[in-house]
Order: sequence, then C-alpha cells, then structure tokens
Amino acid sequence: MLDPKFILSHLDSVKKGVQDKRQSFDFVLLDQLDAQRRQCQHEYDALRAQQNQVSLEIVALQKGESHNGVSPKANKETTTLLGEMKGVSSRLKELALSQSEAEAALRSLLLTIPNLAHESVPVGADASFNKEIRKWGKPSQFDFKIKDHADIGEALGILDVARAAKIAGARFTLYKGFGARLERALAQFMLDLHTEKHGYLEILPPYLANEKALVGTGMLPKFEGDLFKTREGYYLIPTAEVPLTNMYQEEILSEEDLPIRVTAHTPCFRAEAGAAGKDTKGLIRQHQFNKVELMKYTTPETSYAELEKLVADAEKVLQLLELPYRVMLLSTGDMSFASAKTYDLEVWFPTQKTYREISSCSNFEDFQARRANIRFKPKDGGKPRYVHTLNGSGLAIGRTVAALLENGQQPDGSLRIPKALQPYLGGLQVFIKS
RNA sequence: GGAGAGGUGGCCGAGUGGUUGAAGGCGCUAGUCUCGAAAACUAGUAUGCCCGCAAGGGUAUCGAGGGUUCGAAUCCCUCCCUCUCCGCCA
Repeated sequence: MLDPKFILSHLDSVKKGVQDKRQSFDFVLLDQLDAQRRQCQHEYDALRAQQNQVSLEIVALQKGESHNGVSPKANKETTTLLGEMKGVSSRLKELALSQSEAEAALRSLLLTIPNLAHESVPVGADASFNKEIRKWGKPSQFDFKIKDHADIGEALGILDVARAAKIAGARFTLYKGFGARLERALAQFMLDLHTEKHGYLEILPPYLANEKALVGTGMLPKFEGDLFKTREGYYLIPTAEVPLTNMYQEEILSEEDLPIRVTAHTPCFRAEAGAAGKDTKGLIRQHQFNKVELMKYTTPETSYAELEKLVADAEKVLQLLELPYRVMLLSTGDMSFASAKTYDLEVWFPTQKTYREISSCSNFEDFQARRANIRFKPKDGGKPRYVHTLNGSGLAIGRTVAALLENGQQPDGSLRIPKALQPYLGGLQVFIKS
C-alpha cells in the first residue's frame, strides 16, 4: 500500500510508476475519497469538541443542583442543553458513518494500487526487458541423449505423477523412496546453511492463514484466484512469506532488533488458475510444493544492501549444489504487484536449453509494512517508521530436485549427488535404481 | 464441540456511566547527587487522524464491531482471541 498523501502530492510520477507496472487505478476517485474523509473528520472533531465541552457544563450544573437543592434556573438550563446535545449527537453519528465509509472505500482503493519500482529497475513491458546481472557455472555438457527430469524421476522410480493424480488430480506429484528422501535432505541442507552460516532464525509457522494476513502481503484482495481457501475461511499459504511477514503485524519493533532475518521450510499451495497449459509436465508448476523461504525486516536505509545479501544467500545454495544459474533483474512489467525490486535466480535446465526461475528475491520497501502495519521505533527517538520487508526463496525445493535430476544425470541412468548434499543422504555419491 | 474465566498503556495492575489517555508499581530515558556506579530524588516516557510553517491545538483509541445515553474503559448485543476443565483427536 502506498501513502495516499504521497500519491496525491506526486501524482505524475505515481501515474507513470503504475503504468510501468502495467496496472491502473482511479486517481480522481482517490482524490475525492480523501477529500471526503478529511471534511468529515474536520466537522466531526469540531462537533465532538463542543459536545465534550457541554458535557462538562452539564456536570457542573447538576452538581449545583444537588448542592443547593433543585434550582429552577439550572434545571431549565440543563434541559435546554440536553435538547441541543441530542441534535449534536445524531449529527455526529451521521458524520462518523460517512467518514468510516470514505475511509473504507479509500483503503480498498489503495489496496489495489501496485508498489512502485525502484529507480534501478529497468522499465519494460515484459520479461524480455529483464536484465542479466551475472552468471555462475557453465551449462552442463552431455555426450548422450538426455532425459527431462519427469522422465528421469519415473525411470528411477522416485516420482509418480499418475498415482498422485489418483489422490488429488493434475499438478501434484508423489515422491517415493529416494525421491522423498532427496526432498527432505534438500530442506535440511538449506535450513542448516541459512541458520548456521547466514544468520537466519528458523521458524515453523502455521500453513493456514487468515484473510488479514493475505492482505498484509498483497495477495488479497487482488489475487484471490491464485489461492486455495478452506470452508472455514482459512487460506492455504501460497508461500511462507505470508506467515513470516505477518508475525509482526500491528507491532512497533525497536531499531536495535533490526534487521530481523527469518527462514522457514513450508509447503506452498497455489491454485494458479491462469497458468493452465504452461509447464504441464514435471515438477515445475505444481499446486503443492515445498520451499525454504528467507525473509528480512530492515530499516529503510539498509534494505537494498540487505537485498543484495539475501540474493547472495540464495545463490550460495545453488553454488553448493553445483547447479549453473544466472541472476536476472526483473523489469517493471515482469515484477510482482507488491515488489519494488526483484532479482530472480534462474537455474539451468539442459533439456529445455534454458534457465528457469528457482528463486525470486524482492524488496517490498514499506509496501507490505504499511498494509500489515509493521513499524519500528528509531534509535534516536522520534515517530515510529515503517520497516522494509524483503523475502526470497532459498530455494524452491521441487524445482531444485528437478534441476538436480536434469543436471546430474549420467549415461547409465544413475544420478550424481553434489558433495554438499551427500552428508544429508548418508554419504551417497551416486544414486542408482536398485 | 460443551462449561467456565478473562482480554486496560512496553510489562504488571486499579478502575462499573461524567476532566480517566487512563491511579499505582515495574521497566526505560534525561537531570540532580557521586571520583564513578548503585540507591534516592525530580522530570519525561503510546499511537492514528485533522488544523498549523512551527510552537501548539482539536479529536479518537481500554480485543474488534454495533447499540443505549447529552456523555461509555465502565451498561447491552454480536464476533475474535487467551486461559482452565470436559469431550474428540495426530
């Protein structure tokens, strides 16, 4: 959510920023609602002040009565005042109602306005304007006919899509044996790395969240269609970003506590109605997948430096897993609704001869903090300020499995295990179907 | 799911219709004192909105929302959350 004051005082640049994000909204309505809200508040405050004042007079008059016996004059005055105040009281009710209507309308409008991109973000309509920042590793070379990860998984007997479909339907996968263990090992490996080497606190949050939490991170009200919702009104989390960001909802933190770095391994649930037809094969696009998430709360002054570190933390996972990747800076048209700056990590998929997203690291600045009302008290005193929130995948585990299968396949159908992961798999160096 | 108890400022805790944004205590900050510290004493110590260049002023907030009333932390209703006991359950 953006600050309405900021929007109205920087109309032109906000309009351009919203356009760059390929979105739109009604600026005129915003102005009207804000004016309405302000006017109601003005009249309300003045009337309230009068009411409070007269209230005291009534008390004084009544005291006078009880002290001197019933004075006819005071009694009459009191009656007159009470009559007047009755009118004031009902007018106040009208004002309060119209003010809260204006405020509600204003807020729901504000909630649909996207975050503005940071000045360092390339402006462009779509992914073709994304900028490659750096590459790591060399795309794997194979001198035999390679298989995609779905076929490898079936051949090794570790992934079973057909049976998953019997349980749930399309876009689910059943992991078996080594497959299940590999997924578990990766989660452990990533969590250990981030908690022991990168300074994150491990969190195990609820996997269901309420509506307010989803509004706080920006998934609601605009993207309800991407979410699974339970009969009881809970949402299945589409990412651990939701619980991790809402942990400190409605709180004022101390500057001394910042930055706060947390990580969580959770399943993620995505309805993604609009994605039908893309990536239908394999682990790339699923209704349920596991992810280790990284999340930070920082001061505004440090958030961009922390974003670079966050990206580096996620990259470290790929490096240790010996997976070739590149870092992309997303253009305005390809970024998400809530983000001010996003780097994607893309891992090499040899069968597709291309890099595919495996992590998305974003600085949301105060966009989420404003929605979820997360602030901090500055060290040197002064008003509370909104924190900046950042998050990134470190990494999406399903896609990591896919990348390991494709990049680690060997002519005899066996699978090479990267050294860093071997301790988590009982020292196994190569997996061969038994 | 059933029965009961409760939700007040950073924390503890008083407060059942009229200067109560809220006693008291703790904590924290500053000052006095001290060689320094502790103790003691003094002062300060929430957040939103509106008006204002500012100083400052107004207004709201005692889990949330509604109602009664000239006036609500206090009375009524609905909802949420926490705790205890029972039931169910991994």
